[in-house]
Amino acid sequence: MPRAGLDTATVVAAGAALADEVGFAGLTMGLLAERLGVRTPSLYKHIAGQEDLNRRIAALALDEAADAVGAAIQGYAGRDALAAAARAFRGYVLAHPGRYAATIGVVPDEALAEAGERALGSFRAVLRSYPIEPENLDHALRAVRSLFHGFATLQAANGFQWSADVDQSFEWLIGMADRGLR
Amino acid sequence: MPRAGLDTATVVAAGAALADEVGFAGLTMGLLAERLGVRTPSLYKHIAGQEDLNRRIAALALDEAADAVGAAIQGYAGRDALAAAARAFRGYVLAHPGRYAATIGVVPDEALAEAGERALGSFRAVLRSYPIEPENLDHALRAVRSLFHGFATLQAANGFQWSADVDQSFEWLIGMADRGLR
DNA sequence: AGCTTTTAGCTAACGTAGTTAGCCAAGCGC
DNA sequence: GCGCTTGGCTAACTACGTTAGCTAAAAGCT
Repeated sequence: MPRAGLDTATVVAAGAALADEVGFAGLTMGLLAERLGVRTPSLYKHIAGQEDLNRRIAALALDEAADAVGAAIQGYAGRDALAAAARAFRGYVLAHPGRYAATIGVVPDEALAEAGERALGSFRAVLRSYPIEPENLDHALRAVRSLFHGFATLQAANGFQWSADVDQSFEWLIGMADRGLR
Repeated sequence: MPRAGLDTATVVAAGAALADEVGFAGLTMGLLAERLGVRTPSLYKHIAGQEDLNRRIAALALDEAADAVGAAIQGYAGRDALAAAARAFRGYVLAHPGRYAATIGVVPDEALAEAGERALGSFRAVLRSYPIEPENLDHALRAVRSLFHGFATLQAANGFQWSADVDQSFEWLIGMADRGLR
């Protein structure tokens, strides 16, 4: 029996990809093992269990989202930066719904908190170009995060029932946030 | 063997209460049956399965949240109405985190969509006292919903790591929304 | 009241998923 | 070549959701 040559990063990456395909709820140890050409118990040589896998996928998603947002805001300020960040974030979540779903409902962790902090850094940079008193920066950051997180998760869960165009709604939302931050 | 006298409403109510206690993820058929003094398969006489139970709990939560918000905004308009609605909604979610978690990630349903529409009605009433063009009302509604939903779920999931006071953040968020809606 | 029908509870059993224990060979360092 | 580490395996167990089929409690009818 030749070895598959797996390691933790490979397993986590495959898990994230599989979550995007079949939905986070459909991500199962057996399915992931099959995808990797291995039997289920072999996965435990690389991850501690499903909870551990979820946390690692969530950390990966936060890192990737932070990278996407950070790259998108380069060279912009004010409303342009806010819009770029918002679109990049939403784009990431829609492109990787399974991965991002892992960040919801997972019990926070040392490594996960660190990844979350990095993700917030990109948004903090955006807020610096708004006239916000320093003592309110954390409040503004939480508000912006809530807004984008809420929109992305609602859309990913098909939470918007009625007819109005979702892309238009998102652009309107960016305008609202811009006004609210001044 | 005397009968327990259950019906669908009782089972759903007990499920919702249990979800608030042990968390939505910890809500299990066996635990619910035990709580009701009955064996697990007996639950299937009243609900079609776990998915059905989840949807019914979600609908209950949306109905209750709609009632709470609707009652809170009576007699208010503008920023006062927005603040009252926001605080009532957040208060409900924090008091019933398990129930509310059932509304996330559940595949929408005829009855559930109806309950969601009712919940949105209360927020729509708030927005009517803002100067928003009719064609933008749905966009504003989605934005406000995203904002409050995002904040409530992030806090419920312990998503706010760092130090700033969460109540203060929420009040700041209300101010931001008020400015953004004008 | 007595008889019939419905139905809410039960036990038994099955499928699926996560996990652990323990074995064995692949591949590495000497 | 030799031994150690380790990544794969099979077997087995637990927990949970679900279905089938039985029985007795309640409800309805005459």
